[in-house]
Amino acid sequence: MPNKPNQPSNLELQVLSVLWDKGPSTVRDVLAALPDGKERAYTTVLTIMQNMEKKGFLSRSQKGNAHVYEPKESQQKTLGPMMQNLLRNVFGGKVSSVMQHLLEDAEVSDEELKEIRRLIDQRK
Amino acid sequence: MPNKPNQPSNLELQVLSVLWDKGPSTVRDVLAALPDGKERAYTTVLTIMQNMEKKGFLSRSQKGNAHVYEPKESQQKTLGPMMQNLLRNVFGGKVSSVMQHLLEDAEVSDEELKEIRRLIDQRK
DNA sequence: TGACATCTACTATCTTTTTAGTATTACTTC
DNA sequence: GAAGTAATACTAAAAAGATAGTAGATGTCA
Repeated sequence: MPNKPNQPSNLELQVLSVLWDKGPSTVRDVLAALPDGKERAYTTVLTIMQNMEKKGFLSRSQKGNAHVYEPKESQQKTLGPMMQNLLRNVFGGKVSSVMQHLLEDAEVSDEELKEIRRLIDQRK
Repeated sequence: MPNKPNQPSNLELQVLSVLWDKGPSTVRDVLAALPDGKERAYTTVLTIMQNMEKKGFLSRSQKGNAHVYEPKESQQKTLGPMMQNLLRNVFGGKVSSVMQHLLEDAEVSDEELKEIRRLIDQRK
C-alpha cells in the first residue's frame, strides 16, 4: 500500500491529536497521553503507529535509542476533510446544527463563547 | 447481543441521519438518500439496518408490504455523546477549535452565521 | 561483562464493519 | 393461477480496526 488519502480511524485520530498537541513523541509518550484514558498495552499503540507510518499519516526519525513520530499532515489539512464529511453525512451540511449540539452538550466557558463570537464577527 | 449502548459506526450514522431527516423510511428510501452518495447494493443497506435493529438503534414496523424503520433514540441523545467524544479526543475539549475548523473549511451562508450568532447570544 | 531495562519487529487473533449473493415470501396483474 | 416484481431472511466473507504476545536488538550501569 503506497499511499491512500484515507480518513484516520478513531484511535488513529487520537494518536494524531496527541502529536499535534505535544509535538514529535515516542510511542510511550503517546500511550500515556491518549485522551480517552483507556488502558492499552504498549505494543498495541506501537502497532497502530507503525501502521500509520505505512499509511502515510506519520513520519519517523531515530532519536538516540527510541523512535520519534510526527504527523505528516497539519491538523488543518487532516481535520478539514473529516469535518466536511461529518457535516455532510450527519448534520445535513448545517454548521449551525453542529454548533447547537456542541453548545447544548458540552461545557463551554465564557472565554470560549467570547472566542467563538470573535470568530464569527471576523467572518462577517 | 441484547443491547449495547455503543456508538454507531460511520455508515450507521448516515442511516440515522437519513431517518432523522426524513422520518420513518424503508430500506430503499434510505439507500437512495445516503449522504455520501456511494453506490451500494440494496442488500448491503438492508443488512446494516437489520443489524442496527438488533443493536437497538432502530425499531421496525410493517407498512403494507414493506418494513418501515425509525430511530429509537432522538438525534440529540445519540449525537450528544458522540460530539463529546470528538471534542475531547480530537479538539482537546475546545469548542472554539471545532468552530474554527468548520468556519474555515465549510461553506457557511450568511443565514447560517446569523443563526449561530443567535445561538451564542441565547447562551450568554 | 553480565543483568536488567527499553525499544522495535514480527506475528497472531478477535471483533466490527462493510459488502453482497441466494433463497424465500408476498403482492400484482393479466 | 402463473409470471413478474419487490421485499425480507439467511448466509458468507472480505476488509479494517484494535489488541497484544514473543523474540531480538540495543543501551545502561554496577
